[in-house]
Amino acid sequence: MGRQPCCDKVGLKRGPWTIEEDHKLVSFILNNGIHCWRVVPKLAGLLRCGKSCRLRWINYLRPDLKRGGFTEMEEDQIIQLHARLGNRWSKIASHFPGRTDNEIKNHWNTRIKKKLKCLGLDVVNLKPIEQKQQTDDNDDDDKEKTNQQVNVSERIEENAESIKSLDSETELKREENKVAWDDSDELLNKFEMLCSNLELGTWISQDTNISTTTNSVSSSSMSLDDTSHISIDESSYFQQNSLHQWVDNMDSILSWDAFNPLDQDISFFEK
DNA sequence: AAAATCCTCAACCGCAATGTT
DNA sequence: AAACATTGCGGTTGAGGATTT
Repeated sequence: MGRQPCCDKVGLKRGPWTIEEDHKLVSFILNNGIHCWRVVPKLAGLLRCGKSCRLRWINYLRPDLKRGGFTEMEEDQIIQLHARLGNRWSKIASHFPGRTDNEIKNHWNTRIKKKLKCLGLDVVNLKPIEQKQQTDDNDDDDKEKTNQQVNVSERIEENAESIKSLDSETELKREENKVAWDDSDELLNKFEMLCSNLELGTWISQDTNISTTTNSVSSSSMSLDDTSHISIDESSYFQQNSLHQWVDNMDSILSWDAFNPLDQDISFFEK
């Protein structure tokens, strides 16, 4: 026989996440790491399915997310990578630490596609789309557009070479820095480092029961088979005693944006 | 000021790949 | 080897904010 289904979806909450749900999920992951998404909502006290928790964490709560608009260079890279890889958003996203596939996909569909269309460039081969005969009145506009097409095409071509060389470099780095998501000790060590960099160690330690000196992590040995050993008391302890404090403090103390300057220090989050 | 329309992006869905029993 | 669970991916949707009429 196989395993139990991921969720029965009965009585589960859907739609936008509340701040409290976010806090519950973040605190649970800080406490326990990520081992099995199926059990996360149950143990974190969330009426969500594991899939929803995973998505929320990956696309919104991960502290290494780079928020804000895409730079022109990033856009050019996306265009170039899309020309090579097609709609393989996760592959494309792997070239942009801190960006999610969802974010890139959204950006492509809402902005880049439109931008290329405006410039009269084909989104697949990046060549100018054949246009019907124009009237003399539009000559100036056409010239301007052609110039822009050439500029964009050239810029993208230039980026293409650097992207190719980065590809092999990135692969190497990824192998070197690879951290298994289920290695919660490692994950939490990195989190601590991150927090200490931000001088937030105090509240993280209080709220997550992570010892900054002993590296003891309450449930680092958690696995599917020994979930019964996970101290539910700890998460409820957190919910009862610390969450309120966190809810009160978090938004004023910590904006996730504050993590952005630490991009280079948190490459360990890369998939 | 109100209504209509457009735009963005978080979240959901279903499927495929992979892992486990 | 087969059956099933879990995870990850890409397509799509829709709520809500922004802009235009």
